[in-house]
Amino acid sequence: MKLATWNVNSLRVRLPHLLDVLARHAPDVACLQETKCEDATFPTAELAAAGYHALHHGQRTYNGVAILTREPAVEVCRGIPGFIDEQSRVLAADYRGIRVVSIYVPNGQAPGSDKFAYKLRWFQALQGWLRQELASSPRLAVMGDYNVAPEDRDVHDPAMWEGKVHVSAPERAALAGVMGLGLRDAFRLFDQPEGSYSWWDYRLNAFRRKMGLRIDHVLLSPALAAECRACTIDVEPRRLERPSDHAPVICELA
DNA sequence: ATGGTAGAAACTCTA
Repeated sequence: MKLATWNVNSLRVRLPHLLDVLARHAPDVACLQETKCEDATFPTAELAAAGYHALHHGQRTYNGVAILTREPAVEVCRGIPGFIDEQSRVLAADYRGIRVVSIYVPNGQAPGSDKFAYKLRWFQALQGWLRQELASSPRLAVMGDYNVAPEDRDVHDPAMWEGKVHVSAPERAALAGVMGLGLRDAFRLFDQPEGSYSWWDYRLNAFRRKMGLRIDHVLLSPALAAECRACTIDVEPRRLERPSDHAPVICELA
């Protein structure tokens, strides 16, 4: 079983890149973030032609999450139950005995801002919900754009980023709270190259200069972590013309 | 330069 997650930053624009990623990796499950489209304009037919069923929790202009699967998924849940949120950031479904969650954590803008407070509130709601999900679904994979770099080794220049959004102590504590439920960072189950990142700012030639952050994660429950065989970041799509600013994360289970 | 690029959409917001 192979899982993938990718913040595509507009599914319409990135569809050719996505089809290439699906063809090269052939994941059984692909979680997408920032589809930036409504259900009505979701490219259902193109993805079906590539061999994928799609679930979408979309909205106009911003946000939007999807789950692609080889066969239809069931027990679909849109949003965090009990948490009122106008922004489409969470989609969950059962597929082949795995509870799959595609998440797009709020960016947070800057510490001290209203958006930052929303990010921390959102994390609290996520943690409360995932505690319940773990209890009912021991085979749980929560994957997506967390907008938090867990450790300094996930940051190209920790001194420059200290206290900044994606790296600040409150955000790291919020992510640690989620991981404290027992979820493992699949990427860190294995030896990885130094300077492994999943996002590079479009500005200042950040990708070429290797100025990135690792903010996209596959978190696995203990049962799935025990079956995890590999987890890698595919930077190739970031090299293409008109790339997403994020790279896909690929995770292989036994 | 309180910067810079990209996407969606509308002439601004979000990231």
